[in-house]
Amino acid sequence: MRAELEQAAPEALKREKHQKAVGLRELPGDTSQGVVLRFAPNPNGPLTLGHSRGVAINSEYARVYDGKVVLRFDDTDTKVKPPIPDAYDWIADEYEWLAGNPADIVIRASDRMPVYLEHAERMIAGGFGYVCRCSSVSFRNLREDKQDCPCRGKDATESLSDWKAMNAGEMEEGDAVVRVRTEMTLPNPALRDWPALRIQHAPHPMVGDRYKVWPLLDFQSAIEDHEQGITHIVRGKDLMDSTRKQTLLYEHFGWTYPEPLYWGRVKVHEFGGFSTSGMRASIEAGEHSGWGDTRLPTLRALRRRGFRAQSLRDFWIDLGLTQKDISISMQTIEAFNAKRIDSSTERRSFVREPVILSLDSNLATDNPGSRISVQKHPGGTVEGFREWNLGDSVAVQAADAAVGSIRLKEYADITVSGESAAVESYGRSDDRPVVHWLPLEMGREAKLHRPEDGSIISESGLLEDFELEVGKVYQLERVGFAKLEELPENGPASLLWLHR
RNA sequence: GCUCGUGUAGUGUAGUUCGGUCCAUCAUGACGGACUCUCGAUCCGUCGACCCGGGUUCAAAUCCCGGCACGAGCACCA
Repeated sequence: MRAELEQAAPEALKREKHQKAVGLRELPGDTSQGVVLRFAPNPNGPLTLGHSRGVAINSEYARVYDGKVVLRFDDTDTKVKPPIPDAYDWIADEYEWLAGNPADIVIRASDRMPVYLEHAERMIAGGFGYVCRCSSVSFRNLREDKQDCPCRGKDATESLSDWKAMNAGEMEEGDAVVRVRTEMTLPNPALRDWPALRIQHAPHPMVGDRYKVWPLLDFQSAIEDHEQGITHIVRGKDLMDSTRKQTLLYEHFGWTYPEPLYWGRVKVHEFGGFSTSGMRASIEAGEHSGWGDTRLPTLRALRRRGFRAQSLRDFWIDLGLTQKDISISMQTIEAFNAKRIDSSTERRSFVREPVILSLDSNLATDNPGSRISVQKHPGGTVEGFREWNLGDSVAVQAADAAVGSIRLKEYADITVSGESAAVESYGRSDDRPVVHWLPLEMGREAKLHRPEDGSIISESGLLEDFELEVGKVYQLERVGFAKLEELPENGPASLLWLHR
């Protein structure tokens, strides 16, 4: 039997190991007519690491299917999570940075109010929505008991006149709400005559006090998804009931609901969750210096530290779409980034806690002269050399000097005694530890700022002063990756810690 | 309470649709080794998992039943 198989179909005998699937799984539903996705943040702050999943996944699907992404600002709340005017531009920029291209379409819910109000009126006139004047508590009790509220039985004309009063500003906040008519007996209490629009008199930062009635997310989003021809909605599974609510609304309008996909909640060990309002509060309380504070999980902070957009994309795409609630480590994201940048990142020497040693080279022969060349990257993946002018003094880290017998990388074997050191050999003579160092004249003062336990510690040292470029990430030998953020004429250069 | 969802190594993830190709994939991590004039990179190796209990079956991560755990929604927030 086996012999026969070997003859006929040798591949059938091979045990093939299962492979891990790469990339995102296929989108469900019909994708032949093109796909339209959307990313819909609230502009109440800049984008966080949490948002980056939405940008990465949606833009990647758009790339794979040659589709479009709508960037929609869900800014219909003026009280609880009010928009920050600057955040619209921040987010558009951050989207472009992360996705690698600008969003195909950008819209603001606050600019589209007439569309929502018109649909609300149609809904009320059609009898599948009504104005409810119950208080939120009393409605909550009725919903709990599966009982109709008194407003439910009103005819459309009465609701319509209430609707006009709401819009005219003749009702106070909390006096009325527009509900979508479902069934009060639905098993899922979340779906029973859910609220679609409410009164807000607080002025909107972008459109002022023109509107007195504003849609809630479930209604606004439902209408707009249909208006924009969204084919697939990728969102957190906390919004599963939104899908169910909106599907009921779509049935009233006779529309077809987009294909929904979900992801679970994500936490990062080092940061916890990603609450924009929480961060805003801590910034206002002075606990953080701003949205770009390197201790914050904002895209701005990550970008400032030197993370590549592609690394973040790699990470989220590798994670894929699962509904499991997960808690990941920054180490994993850092590994993706290190992989992306290592081969193209130049090396530099940064000596912390420097001690200055004067070199005595009387003993050694084969002195290489007054200059040495060190590769910009040890693997040669960055071409070129760092040229070091040598003098009589060198700087090494105190802890390294304390070892006594060390090798100055690429230069000389020395033995330290006090403030001087004897050069024993320029070639490598034994297996003594190799340390990073600097000729004194090649060093310029610098501070490396790194977050630790919620505060930022700054380590002073000497940074190799060779072709330094602000904004560039370097790998500090035996220290780790860091971005050069400032290079002032006077005073220490500023380095921001990236990762190992 | 009602409703919905999820449970695969330390952390994530593939496989679950159509049971056998799975002594369960890959990454990350830890540990060890090789190489390297970085504590980096590269290469090699080791460690480590199918939530629990029943059932069906020759065969269950996969199907069925029952538990348990965790998360979410039930906001006039998004």
